[in-house]
Amino acid sequence: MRNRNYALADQLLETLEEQGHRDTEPRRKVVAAIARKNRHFTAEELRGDLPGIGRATVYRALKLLVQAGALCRVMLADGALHYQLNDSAHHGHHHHLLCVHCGESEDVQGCDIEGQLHSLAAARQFQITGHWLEVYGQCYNCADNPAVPA
Amino acid sequence: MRNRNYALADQLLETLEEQGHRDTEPRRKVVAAIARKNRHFTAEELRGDLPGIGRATVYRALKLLVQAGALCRVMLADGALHYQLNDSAHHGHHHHLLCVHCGESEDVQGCDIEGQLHSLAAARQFQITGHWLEVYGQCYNCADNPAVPA
DNA sequence: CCAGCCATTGATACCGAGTATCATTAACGG
DNA sequence: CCGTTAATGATACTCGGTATCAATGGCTGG
Repeated sequence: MRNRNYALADQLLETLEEQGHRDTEPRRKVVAAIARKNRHFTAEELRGDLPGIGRATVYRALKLLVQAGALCRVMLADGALHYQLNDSAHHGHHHHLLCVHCGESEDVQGCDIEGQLHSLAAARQFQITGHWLEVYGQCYNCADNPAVPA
Repeated sequence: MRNRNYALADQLLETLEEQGHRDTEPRRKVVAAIARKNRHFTAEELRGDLPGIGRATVYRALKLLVQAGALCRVMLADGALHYQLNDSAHHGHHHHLLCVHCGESEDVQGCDIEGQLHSLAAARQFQITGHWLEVYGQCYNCADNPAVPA
């Protein structure tokens, strides 16, 4: 577990270095804190894990990681924006199945709704360049135990 | 035009009254300002149209109208959250084709992606209760004139 | 029609998320 | 090892929205 997290943190740092960003102490701490997260999180939550690190630094790191594709933004059902580590396999376009109950999220890879959207758009002569989709519901755990609060 | 807007404002007010909310002077002004909008708008834009009306009042009215289904929230490609009048015909579930160029939006009624999502979710024993979808691209106007700035 | 209840208002302060600025620090390449 | 330049962190600001609370004013029942 610890090893995996270290490896993940190093990987994140490496990703940043590949983009020409420097390897700095604060940055190491930020990616380490992110690597420790096993769920989506808010910027402020992360900041809470990093006393002594400047607010701007945390936000800057988040931005860089999102740009690099290592993190993605997740919109919860209540409109809150969270961040989530992208599986190395999921760096590309994907969506989330978000459990509104426990907050767990699952990635959905095979997104073939573009085709469907295109036929819709064609009638309106609208050229689709992208889309944003979040799916809400209950994961199989919470569907079994609907009484357990998040 | 003027008549239509007045009618629309009255309709919005009526919607609120149906939900048990009072018919107040500030509220009238807010719905009148909304009725005058022919595009999606931000809360602050709307507030700009309503000097003398308290900030909280504007936000409260927006919230009530969204709850009542008369307004919907639209997420632009840059992440900005806007509000948009729901056509009386579109009060239900629908999505938007958003032109990233001119900002125009078109409603999409026939959303049959649920079926597709369900088959995806079934494999994961995930029970879908809802989803959020925005589609970005260029409207037929802007596709013709890609050089014209928004 | 008036009193009173209670929703609503608006001022203010606060929050979360994020950006701008800028002097200081430190990474890293030559 | 030195200079360039990126990065830091403090601070202040923005934007969107909520909490609080005293004052106001719609509405209803008597």
